[in-house]
Amino acid sequence: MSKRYLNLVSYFAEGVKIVVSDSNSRPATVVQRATIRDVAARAGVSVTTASRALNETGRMSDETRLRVQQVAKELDYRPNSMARGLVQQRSFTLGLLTDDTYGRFTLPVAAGLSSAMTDRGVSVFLSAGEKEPKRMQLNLRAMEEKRVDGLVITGKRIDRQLPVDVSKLGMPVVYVYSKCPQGSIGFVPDDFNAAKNATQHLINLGRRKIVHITGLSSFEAAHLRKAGWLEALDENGLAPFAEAIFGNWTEEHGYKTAYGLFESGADRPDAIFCGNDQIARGVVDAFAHMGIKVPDDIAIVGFDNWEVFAKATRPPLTTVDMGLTCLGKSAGLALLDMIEGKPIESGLRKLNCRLVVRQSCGGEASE
Amino acid sequence: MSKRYLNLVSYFAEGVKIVVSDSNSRPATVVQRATIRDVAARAGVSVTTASRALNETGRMSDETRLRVQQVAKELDYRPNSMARGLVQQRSFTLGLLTDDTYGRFTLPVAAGLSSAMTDRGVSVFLSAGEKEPKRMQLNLRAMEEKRVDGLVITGKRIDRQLPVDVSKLGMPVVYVYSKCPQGSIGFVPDDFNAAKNATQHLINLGRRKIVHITGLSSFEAAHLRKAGWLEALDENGLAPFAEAIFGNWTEEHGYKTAYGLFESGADRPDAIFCGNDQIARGVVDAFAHMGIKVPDDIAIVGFDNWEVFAKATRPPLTTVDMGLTCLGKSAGLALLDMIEGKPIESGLRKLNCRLVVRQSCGGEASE
DNA sequence: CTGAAAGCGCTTACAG
DNA sequence: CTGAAAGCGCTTACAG
Repeated sequence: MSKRYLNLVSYFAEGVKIVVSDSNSRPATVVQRATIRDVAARAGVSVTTASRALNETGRMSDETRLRVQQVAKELDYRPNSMARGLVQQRSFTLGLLTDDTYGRFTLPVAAGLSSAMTDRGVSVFLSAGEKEPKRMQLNLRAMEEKRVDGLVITGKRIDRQLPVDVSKLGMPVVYVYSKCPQGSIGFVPDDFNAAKNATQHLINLGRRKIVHITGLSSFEAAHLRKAGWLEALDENGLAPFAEAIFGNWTEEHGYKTAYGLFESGADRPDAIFCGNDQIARGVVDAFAHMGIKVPDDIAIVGFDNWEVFAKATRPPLTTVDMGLTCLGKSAGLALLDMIEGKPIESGLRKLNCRLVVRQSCGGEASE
Repeated sequence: MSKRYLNLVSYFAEGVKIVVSDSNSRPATVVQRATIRDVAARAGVSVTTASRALNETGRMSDETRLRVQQVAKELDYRPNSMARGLVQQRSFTLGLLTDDTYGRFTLPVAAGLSSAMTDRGVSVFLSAGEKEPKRMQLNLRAMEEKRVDGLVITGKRIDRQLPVDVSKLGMPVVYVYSKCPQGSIGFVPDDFNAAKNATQHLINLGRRKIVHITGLSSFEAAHLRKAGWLEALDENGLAPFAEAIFGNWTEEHGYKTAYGLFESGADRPDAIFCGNDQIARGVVDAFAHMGIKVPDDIAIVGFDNWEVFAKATRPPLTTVDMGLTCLGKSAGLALLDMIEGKPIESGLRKLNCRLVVRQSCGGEASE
């Protein structure tokens, strides 16, 4: 019972053939799809013509094209993209590599990428949850064998590379929210300007004594945000009320620091720009305990727009949205351009962030 | 300049050929990989033998096998899995479909799945971030064309189905953290027993007046957890201190409910089992404001082990870990069994959860 | 133990 | 406008 023969078995409703396998390593019941030969035969044309009709290429009478497409629909035809990929030397497939086991950054990026790629008919392989470099390399190899057309590499901070060797990969690579090697293409949020705008927002609301509480000084993002904060102050002729305060990216850091700031009876700030939403949450909680009113006594801005924090904080946080979804989408589109051989400049793209205004600064509140 | 000819162009260092394309829709510079023909030729064997040597099948002298494998390494050979897939009628590829835009549940599931599949040489396509059913269907279709061997469908609650028609898909499907249709295979956490164990934990610590504050009553999970709570009480001859309190799955619900519970000077509970970590966080915050000590005055258990909440709460939450990563892994392995035609029983699998003990209940604390 | 040949399901020069 | 044929890179009966 050859496969060729199986292909000729009578059709069921939607052109799907049910077949009993003779091999014991195969499913007992397998659904055999219609092939382009089936479509061509039933439409009374050659395979060549069927292919052209289905792909909207070549010239032919509308009648023929429509008939072929109609038959394809009747048979519930699905072109086999492995066959197509083999001849076109293109798999219409991308790989997404990440070391973010937590998902905080990866999922929005993945969603933006996946969604944009769907529109262009390309699918994306996910490699997540690998902690050891060897396993990550294994995954990369699997993607090579799958002949992905390109790779997007994403991480959990903009100043670290993934532990994979991508140098002699022979396929286009794009970096997102990850360190981007010289000569490559990368996408990151514009931390500097986001911080500057957030600070300017506070200044516009009349705040003058603006403190910056942020995360670990080993993170480049922390320094960029600090620089943006300083720049906004400077442009407005303001001196920093205090040095930027580095620490963990945690609620606890925000909480304790805010407490310390107000315990000393000294001069008090009227606003705090925080390096992330968790710190901001800690800060707000501290003030709640101390009976200090947000935003009346002090205004707070966060960073990340991690909604589960930003919205749960009382009052809800005004915070910077890094646009990770958009980052994923942009990276995918750039990758597609590279794959198609379009000329594209190397370097780091810093994409605009958006300040989401809620209630923690007073002024107008959008939510 | 035919492709065949390109294949014969001289080798670079690792057997990679750099080639200038003559077609304007192709990359200007493309890296051409070595094929099995190249390996066979260089090893002085037939393609058949090369294939068998590489796949560890057939009988041949160790010398031959090793020589072929050595050559493959020299040429940096990567088998083209599209070609292999075409002949084996198997893509070694899975699809992961989700409607969880938030990523709370999906990423752990995806990581567990992806990681387990890597070990078996299968890759997983991710479809995330689609809100409209039409777009999700589009994605599903793309996966059909990619000839995925199977599909895992995951969501954000166990009592809802995704808006896709999977009935006449003709490929194995497994459900994870999602409603599982009659006759299908599904994996969910064992909410009932997890809740029962969590409650038993409180009882073992000497608590007797245990309140249950949980999420929306429209969620099946809420009812299962409530039932587990009741069962544990019943087994210990305890009556519920109060009716289960449904509400939103939010901090605010926990906060307000906890406040209400203690404002009335009436009899007070000595423990609260919460339907998720956000509620628990709200509860703990309320007690902090009221000067009620956790765990001394009252013990708290959460649900989800969402670390960014559970660990940030003061004191850190004792909470149920649903084992989503394990769920993803188990689903993948089951799917592989189905794909390989192994007999497998339909129905819902309820996987064990794990109580993670921190400080919010007193007693021994592991972290 | 080893290899020539057919075939997986497509696309695409090439020829009519 | 249409089709026969070659070929993408593999695996696997089948035959020696």
